[in-house]
Amino acid sequence: MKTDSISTETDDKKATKDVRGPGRRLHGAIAHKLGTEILSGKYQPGDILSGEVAFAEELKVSRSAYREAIQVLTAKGLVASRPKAGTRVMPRDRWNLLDPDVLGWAFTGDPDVEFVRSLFELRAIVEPAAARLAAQRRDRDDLKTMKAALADMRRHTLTTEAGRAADRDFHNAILQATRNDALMVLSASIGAAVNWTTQFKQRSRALPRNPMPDHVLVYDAIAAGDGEAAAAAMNVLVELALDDTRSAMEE
Amino acid sequence: MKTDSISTETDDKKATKDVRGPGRRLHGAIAHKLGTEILSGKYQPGDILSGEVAFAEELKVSRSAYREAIQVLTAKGLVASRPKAGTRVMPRDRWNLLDPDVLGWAFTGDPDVEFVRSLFELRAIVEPAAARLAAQRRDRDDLKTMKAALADMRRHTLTTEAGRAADRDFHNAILQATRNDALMVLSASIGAAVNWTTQFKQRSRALPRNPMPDHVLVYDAIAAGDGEAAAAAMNVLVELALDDTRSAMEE
DNA sequence: TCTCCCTATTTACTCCGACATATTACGGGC
DNA sequence: GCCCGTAATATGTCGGAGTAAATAGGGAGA
Repeated sequence: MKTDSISTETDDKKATKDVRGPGRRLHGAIAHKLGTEILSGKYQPGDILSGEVAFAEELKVSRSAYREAIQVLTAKGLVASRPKAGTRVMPRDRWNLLDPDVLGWAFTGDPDVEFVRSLFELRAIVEPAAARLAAQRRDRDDLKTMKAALADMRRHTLTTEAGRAADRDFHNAILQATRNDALMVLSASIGAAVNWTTQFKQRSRALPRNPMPDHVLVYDAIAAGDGEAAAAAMNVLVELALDDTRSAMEE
Repeated sequence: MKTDSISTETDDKKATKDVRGPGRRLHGAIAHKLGTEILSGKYQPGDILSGEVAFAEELKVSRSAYREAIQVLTAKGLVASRPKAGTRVMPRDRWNLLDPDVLGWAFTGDPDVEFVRSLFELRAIVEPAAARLAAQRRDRDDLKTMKAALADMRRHTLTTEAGRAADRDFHNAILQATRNDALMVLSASIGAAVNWTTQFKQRSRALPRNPMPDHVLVYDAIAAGDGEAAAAAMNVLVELALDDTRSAMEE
């Protein structure tokens, strides 16, 4: 994707390079910038983002764009603004940490090890339970989807993007089989964040071992309808992933 | 933690016919209106919210207000808009169902029984695990907070608002003791939604039984550091709540 | 003189409407 | 059937009027 050049060449005096990083829209880019700055701790809870006009001028954007960015952050619980008191950063426990965007912002730059630990812990709670439910409720179609994903995983290894996509498909199929919407969206969010971490795991070193047999174990248990076995096998899987990520992060 | 409640109510004494029902700001009210309409199924995924200007005119608000409302909905994954193609409602699996606002919108009007079930199921997975972790990691202060909440619960019964607040405090203290941020925010979201349901449980009928002994069991197990017992006791608690809500919803 | 309350000012967000721009879907021309 | 021009529509920008709220100042009572 090419980041197209600046739109307004009428005014060349802005030496500041264009803010639009990963966001496609202008306010999206601003929200991304401010969001990462808040998540990284540059702005602490209770801090004040002084001045709509001042900030808009500093970023060389119009007040409207800045305002819409603030709306996005407000919607995610990161900030709140009141007529006279300016825009304050909310305390951490009001943040919407499971929001995919917030999760993404939390993982740009330095990933807070403590938070990563809590995420994996949550995953270790949820995913085995999901596997247990899936074993009880899966139908033939679910199994077929899982099997296909498994085949894809075997064909492309986990070092390729296609292989990781197949891994995601496998887990998604399990979630689908739980017939639980809340579980699905939660695991999807966590999974996306975890995938973010696996990216620099893969960047730092090749995958140490082949996780395929463990995946097959999960599938077999689900196919057999054995909830406890499925939960146990999935537990092994997430512990494995945790080990890998932990060793990758300790460098 | 003294949850200072920011003024959520606006005096509607002015007889202006504007849309702001439960809303704080104008765009907040619009987001609320559109959000509930999407959640209730009035707008199906794939539907198009035709025309920025047309919509703004129909609602008797300016384009800015409508635009900012759309930003909020976009931030929560409910809609996405592209030039020329209008603003489309996203498929359900892109929705941010754990967002507190979205959760609230889902419970205005008719609560989808299937979704409520999935929420309680998730709660039945997460809360016992949280109790287990709390039993392993709690310190003296955590126990003191739980004990105080328990005392408050005994003083005011669960039929009063103060009593329900004490119940929330008790659960929050447990979450706090897990030392897991992700777990905390997740359970907080779910708890808020569940509390919404308990409101019409309480509205439809008085609470059938006194849940205090079960709460004490959870506390004792956590105080003793027995993770398994804590998980089991908490499991009893959520099953009880599920039964109550189920019977209340079947009327 | 000190304290408290009430009022006024200032400040910053909120909302508005119009203008300019860019991107995309649609349809006509080859 | 493919390509390209046009029209439609969302996006970004701007400045101003309106409004709510925090702070400062003044007046009254002790």
